[in-house]
Amino acid sequence: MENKTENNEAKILNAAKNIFQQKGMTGARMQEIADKAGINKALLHYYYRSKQLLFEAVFNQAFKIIAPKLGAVLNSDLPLFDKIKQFTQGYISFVIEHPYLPGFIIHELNQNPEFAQQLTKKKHFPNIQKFQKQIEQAVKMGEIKPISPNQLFVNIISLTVFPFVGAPLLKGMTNLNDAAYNDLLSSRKTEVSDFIINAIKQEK
Amino acid sequence: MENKTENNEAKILNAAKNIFQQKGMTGARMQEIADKAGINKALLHYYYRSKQLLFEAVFNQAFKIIAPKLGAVLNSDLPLFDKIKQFTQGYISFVIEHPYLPGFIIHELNQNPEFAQQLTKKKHFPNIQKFQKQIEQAVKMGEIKPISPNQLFVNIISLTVFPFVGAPLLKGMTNLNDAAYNDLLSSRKTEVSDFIINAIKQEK
DNA sequence: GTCTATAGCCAGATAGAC
DNA sequence: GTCTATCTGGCTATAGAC
Repeated sequence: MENKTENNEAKILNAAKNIFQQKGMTGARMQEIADKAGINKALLHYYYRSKQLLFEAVFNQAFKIIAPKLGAVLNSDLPLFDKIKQFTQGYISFVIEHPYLPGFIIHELNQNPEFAQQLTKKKHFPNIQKFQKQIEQAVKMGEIKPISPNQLFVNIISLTVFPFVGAPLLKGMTNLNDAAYNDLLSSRKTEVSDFIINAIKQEK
Repeated sequence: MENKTENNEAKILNAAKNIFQQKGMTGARMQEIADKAGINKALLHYYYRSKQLLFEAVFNQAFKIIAPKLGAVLNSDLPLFDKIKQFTQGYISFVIEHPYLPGFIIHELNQNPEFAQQLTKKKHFPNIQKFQKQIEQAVKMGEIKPISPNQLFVNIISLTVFPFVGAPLLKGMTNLNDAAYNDLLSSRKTEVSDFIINAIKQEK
């Protein structure tokens, strides 16, 4: 029966993840989550006490999945260009599997900016100092064109994440259907790093 | 008294714009909009009938403001590099004045994908065919490195828009305070186009 | 642990006086 | 046109049986 309990907790968290990520905290309904989990509302409250707490469980889990993935590559010992390649490829592949994740996190952080502050202090929050130093060094060595580490970092994240967050808009403007847009996203696994490296590499 | 009426309609729309853009359709409260407009709830319904209709008025107005701005530059007769410069500079300047606008539109489009479909057909929806042709041409002429027009377009929009949409996250990761982050955004008026042009220009 | 039934609240919408 | 008061429905949360 403990197995059953764990099953329910997992089923709820999974259903909640789906609904919250698609509709956001304010748009989600406990009834809908219960339906998706195949149980009733009372049980939701039995396991997670309140909508707010269930939401936080989902959000923290989402952040715990996505944040270390950011940090790991950036803090590795790879040369700069390899690091950029590995990061963009890995991240785009990952988000193709979890397309709602970035939009969800961004939207909820925009709703509760003070919530964002707290995250910064968590242990799994990505630290990019090493990456910033590496960029500075590469500029000094004349390996890449002069650029502020923060600007380059923002560019990398923007090129990687935005095509998912802004998918409906971009789909409309490029006039691509779903399949064609997914192809475009998939191509970006290599195209994004090519684009970035072309932008910064020092011509000989 | 007609003046008074128009004043109220405008005051409501303005208050609604603020609340909806910050909290989204599902997070917004009619009471809060009424308070911000300095009137009572009943009057909201008198002028706009329902929350849904008020929301649509706000959304359509937002889209009508932002969409032609996208299209105008892209359909001009400027040379490619000038066009990219003017577009990024103009857009970043504009969004600095309306920082919630892109996130609002993107989030609501993600909620109602069928809503996105309809937008495509509206007359003020930005048409990028001319821009796509121009990119193809520049590739053929050897003016820029080979790149798919859609990929380049997505890159331009990503670099321009995402730093606003993902501000809380990026602020946290770069460890910048509000003022410093705003400086970073402001610098992007010129930095983004430099970055893009470096990425695509053909080395001689 | 799991359910049904319901309490209690809150938000959108309307009635009706002025 | 503008207000106060109120209806109505829906949603979170809990009580209580099993």
